[in-house]
Amino acid sequence: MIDPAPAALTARKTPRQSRAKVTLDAIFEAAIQVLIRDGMASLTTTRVAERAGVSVGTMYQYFPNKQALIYALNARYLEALAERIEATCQSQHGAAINQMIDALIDTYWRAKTERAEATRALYKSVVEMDNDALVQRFAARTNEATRAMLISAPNVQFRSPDITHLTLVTVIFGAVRNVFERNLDPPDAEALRVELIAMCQAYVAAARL
Amino acid sequence: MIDPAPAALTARKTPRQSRAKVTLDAIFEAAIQVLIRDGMASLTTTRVAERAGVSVGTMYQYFPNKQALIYALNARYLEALAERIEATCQSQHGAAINQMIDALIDTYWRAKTERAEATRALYKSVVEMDNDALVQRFAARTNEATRAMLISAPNVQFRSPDITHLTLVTVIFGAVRNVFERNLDPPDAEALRVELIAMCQAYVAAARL
DNA sequence: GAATTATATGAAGGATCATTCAGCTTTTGG
DNA sequence: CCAAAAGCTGAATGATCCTTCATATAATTC
Repeated sequence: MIDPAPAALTARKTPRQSRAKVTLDAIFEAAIQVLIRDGMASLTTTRVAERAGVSVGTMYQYFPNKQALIYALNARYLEALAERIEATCQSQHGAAINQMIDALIDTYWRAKTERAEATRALYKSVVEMDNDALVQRFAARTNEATRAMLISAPNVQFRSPDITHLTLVTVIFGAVRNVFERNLDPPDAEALRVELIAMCQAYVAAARL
Repeated sequence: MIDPAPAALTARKTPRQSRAKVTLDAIFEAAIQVLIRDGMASLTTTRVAERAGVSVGTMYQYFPNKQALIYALNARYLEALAERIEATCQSQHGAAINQMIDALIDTYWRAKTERAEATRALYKSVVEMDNDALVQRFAARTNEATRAMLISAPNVQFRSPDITHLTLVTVIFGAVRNVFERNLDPPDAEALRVELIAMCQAYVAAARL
């Protein structure tokens, strides 16, 4: 079901010397900054290279084409995000269900807030690249983790655990993303975060056997 | 707060003869089909014109540039969507709160489902075009309508109506969009629709004074 | 310190595409 | 039926920008 990274999009070579690692990081960071400032439409290889302080040729040593750069950028981001979510799920294993919900929302929310602009810019670039596979892989990982967490809750039997889990995940991720895309002002956003937690908790209370 | 359509993106002229109306519709439909088939990245003016069965020049009679075409396409779609939501809100004015929620989710869900592929393709193109203004206008309209509906519910007093309203709208729209972007298979999607309604209803029950 | 390997350069090639415009056809109004 | 208006055409223009590669420099190895 879930495809690995297509050959056309994989890195050309991995850096062996430390200066090359620095270069690669600079390229990634430059790409993010260009995305934030100008958006995907005006992200050109030259502009990224310029901002990174290297020449275009250097970029092409590591990526076979522009798409591969964006792909790697998103893979990197989603990897980090998935790890954070997995960590939260593991740390909440066996906790009270209400606390799980609180922690999950908190983690996802925090991850989005920390570099809100970068997050928005990156999200747009995934959509534009049409890279469902990347997102699907991310979804599968987090699904696994959140599911394992939820069914470990003590003293809770759900009528249909899978559906309840799917609902929670879809609502939480969808709502949080919506908040950031609509760019609500901080007080509203904060109020909404609290309400979202309340809502999910009200839901699980009603979904119990 | 909310900007009107930028001059650079407004239509060049409106069709006077009926054959021109046909042409314009063909162009819009062609654009949608190209978006579905090839995505925004490979949507070229020539390709759209070809598919519409007209020449490029014709397109430029109605739109000053490619962006304006995509802009108009999205404006059209969001206009229709907003109208449907407003109609639902008006028809549910004064109804029981649980029924309102049901109706609102139903309307939005149905709108997304009817031409799911087109909806997805269009959504991607808005994101890509960076046209927040368009989306903001849509959000403002639906906000107005849903708010008016909710506060008309009899026998319901909320602790903080504005926050409850904001939460409901954000969660519903966010979750539904998430379902379609994740492309869940129909049985899961249908189960989720039912659960989402239950969740919102559980929430309003808990948010009452 | 010489040979090998890794990294970096950036001008030039070449492909793609948005956009124009001079001329043509169809419709309309009188 | 005819003049004016509306609509349509598509080759040509020009700009943008991805990608290559011949060459140069730096690091590593032995």
